[in-house]
Formats: sequence, structure tokens, C-alpha cells
Amino acid sequence: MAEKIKRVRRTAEEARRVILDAAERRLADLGPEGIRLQDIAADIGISHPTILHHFESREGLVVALTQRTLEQLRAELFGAFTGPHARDADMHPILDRVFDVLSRQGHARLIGWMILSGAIRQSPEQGLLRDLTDLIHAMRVEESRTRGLPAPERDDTLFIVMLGAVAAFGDGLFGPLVRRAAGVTDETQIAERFRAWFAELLRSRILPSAQ
Amino acid sequence: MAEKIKRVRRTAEEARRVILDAAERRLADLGPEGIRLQDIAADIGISHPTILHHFESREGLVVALTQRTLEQLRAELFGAFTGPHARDADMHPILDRVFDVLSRQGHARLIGWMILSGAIRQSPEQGLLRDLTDLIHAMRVEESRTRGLPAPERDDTLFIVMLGAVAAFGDGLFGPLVRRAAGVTDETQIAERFRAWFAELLRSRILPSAQ
DNA sequence: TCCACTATTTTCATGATTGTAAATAGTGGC
DNA sequence: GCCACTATTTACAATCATGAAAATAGTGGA
Repeated sequence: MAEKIKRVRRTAEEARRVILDAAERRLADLGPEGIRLQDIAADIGISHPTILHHFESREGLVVALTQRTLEQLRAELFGAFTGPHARDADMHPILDRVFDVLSRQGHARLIGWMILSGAIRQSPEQGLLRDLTDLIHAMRVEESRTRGLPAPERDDTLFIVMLGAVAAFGDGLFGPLVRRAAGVTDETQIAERFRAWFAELLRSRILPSAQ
Repeated sequence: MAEKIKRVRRTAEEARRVILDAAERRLADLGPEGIRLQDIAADIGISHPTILHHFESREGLVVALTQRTLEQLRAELFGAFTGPHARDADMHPILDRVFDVLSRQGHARLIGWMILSGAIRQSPEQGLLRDLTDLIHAMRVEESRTRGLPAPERDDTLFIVMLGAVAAFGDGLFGPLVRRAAGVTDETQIAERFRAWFAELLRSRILPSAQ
């Protein structure tokens, strides 16, 4: 009667990956209360002490998940800004990719949860936006020089980057609510057109002259 | 030895208010895990069954808190957009008030938590941003007519409002993280200057002509 | 093939949290 | 001043999540 239970044995690394994937999925789908050891374990067909074995404690799991998420986000953003369209004046492809990571892939929700629950304490990705600001600012300075215009202030570039960041994160988490409050019926279409509009806005701020 | 414990008796309404205040404070400060009946009760010096008496269940408390928060936010925003500066071309005072409500008063964090935990399901404040969009769009149409320019598209106005909303919410929740990632040292000063810069950006989009 | 290692499971302990029931004590109306 | 009402408390039940301990079973190397 009692079935012979075949246990799946993974490498420690693989097991950690599978567990983190499940935790991430639950967190993105169910929200803050979604991370329960037993539920996560059930999702992937293991017993919950296995999770404790790999992460010491629930807290350890959360820390690991936070670190991995931030690292992935960093890599994604870095990829977006150093990819084939990196130096295009047209920012649509880049911004589309950023928005995609943050909203469709749910990273904005994950980071939001981490901020709210205090999982993010010290500045983890210090420098990413700083480097991006420097990159864009260099483009602007060069542009203004070739056109004989006064150079833009660095803070102006900084603000553009900050706006892009808070708007992208904000859209990922609050976007659906905002669009409902605005009485938008065709959610996805408006969301897409908003991205394009916003990309054009940023472009016009960064390089007013370029077409 | 045993002190005579004097129990404070409030009206039901007052008790609900005090409890919701405490819950709100804990949620804003401690994040998702901050809402525990015993802790909330301890904060205001009552026993936790009193909370259950007034809200039926923990779930009921969360629902009540969600509704009250949304209502407050609606009132605040409505006040900001119908106050003394309502029809100024300069949006600094209005936007300052909006940002203040969302970040300093922690409403962005509250709403963020409610979105993540699924407490917000159906569109609660349907119409607020819709009305705001109509209001601003009317201004723009009038403006363009007096100057003999082509009328702006409504979607353009909608996007401006959406940008203001996601950026304001995003700043309230993700702002500190973004500024750290951008290597900003003087956090509060940059945050304030960003607001002013953003207000000016919105203004120039809404009424390009006005000084 | 045997063995050491460790990923995994089963079983159990503990503590925390929500919720219930009954007793108690302010308060307002008569 | 008495009484009904209900806000509040005390004591307790039930559930549930984290975590510990020990047993079990793959796996890779000698």
C-alpha cells in the first residue's frame, strides 16, 4: 500500500536554485505572506527541513533570495545598457527591456517587498545608477560640445536617471492600480504606449537635438 | 500588590480609530510583518481580543485599514488639486503636497504593501486620476485655443498624469534605494531638488507656453 | 564493492498567533 | 441610583510555522 517514495537527490547548488525559484514565484504571486517553508517545500515536492538544511533558517532563505534578486536585476540592467542599442539616441529598446524586467518579470514587486520587510538594509547595488548617470552625462557633454551649446549640469542628468528609475519601479508595482484609477480600459495597450511616450520624453531630455 | 487596573473605555468609533492608527504606524514602520494583534494591542495598552471585538478578525482589520488609507489618500489628493494653488501654472506647491503625502507620510509604503498582499483587489478609487486627467486636459485645450495652437491629444495628458502618479508612488517607496544606488550622499536635499525639477518638467509638458 | 559524506525525510518540540468564551466594569438613559 | 448595554479583560483552545534530532538513502571515490 505505502508507496515507495523515491527521493530526488540534487547537488547542493541545484537544490538551492530550485528552492529559491519556488520562493521567488510564491513571493511574486502571493505577496508577503507567500513565503512559508512548508508551502515552498510542497511546491517542489520536498520536505520543509530540506530548506532549512540548505539555508539554515527562514531568515537565511530571505537573505539569499534578496541577494540573488538584486544580483539578477543588476545583471539585467547592465545588459540593457551595454547591449546592442547602448549608444542609440532612441531609448525605446533599452527602456522596454528595463520595464520588462521590472514589471512583467515581477522584479519591482520583489524589490518592493524587500524594502518593506526590511530585507534590504545596506545599499547593495551601490554604483549601478551612478555609473549609468556618468555614462549618459558623458554623452550629453559630448553632444553639447559638438553643437557649441553650454554643457548640461550633472545634477540634471542625475535627475533624469532618477526619474527613469522611480518611474520604472513605480510602474512595475503601482502601474496597474494607477491605470485603473485613471479609468483606463485597455490596460496593456495603454501601458505599452505609455512606455513609448516616456522613452521619447527621456530621449528629448537627454539629447534635445537628436532626432 | 496587584495594582488596580483601570480600563479605558472608548466609544466604538474612537476605539476603532486608535486601533487603526496603531496598525498603520506599525505597518509603515515595520513593514509587512508588523501587523500582529498582540503587538498592536500592546502599543496602545489594550488586550488583543479588543481588536477582534471591533474588527471581527485580523482580516477585517486589514480590510478596514485599506479602506481608510485609500479614503485618506483620495481626500489628500483631492485637497491638493482643489486647494489655493489649483489653477496655478506652477505645480511646485501641488506636487510637493502630493509627494509629501506619499513619501513622508508613508502612504506609498502602505499602498505598496496593500498591493503586494492582495488587500487591494477591486479598483477602489476609480475615477480620481480620471477626473484629474480631465481637469488638466481642459486647461491645456483652453490654453492651446487662446494661442491658436493645435489642441493636445487626451492620451498625451493621460500619460503626463500617469507619469506623475507612478513617479510619485515610486519615489515614496523606491526613492531612498534609488538615491543610494545613484551614489547620492545628500539624500534629503537631492530628494527635494528632484521634486522641484520634476514639477518643472511636468509643468513644461502641460503648458509649454506659460512661464 | 564498500565506505564516507551529505541530501533528504520522519518525527517531534516549541513558541507564536489568531480566535473563542465567559467574566468584569464603565456609561448613558430612565 | 438602578439597569441594560457593550467595551474590555482574563483564560484558554486550536492552529500553524519554525526549527531540532535522528534515521534513511543516493552518490562519488577508493
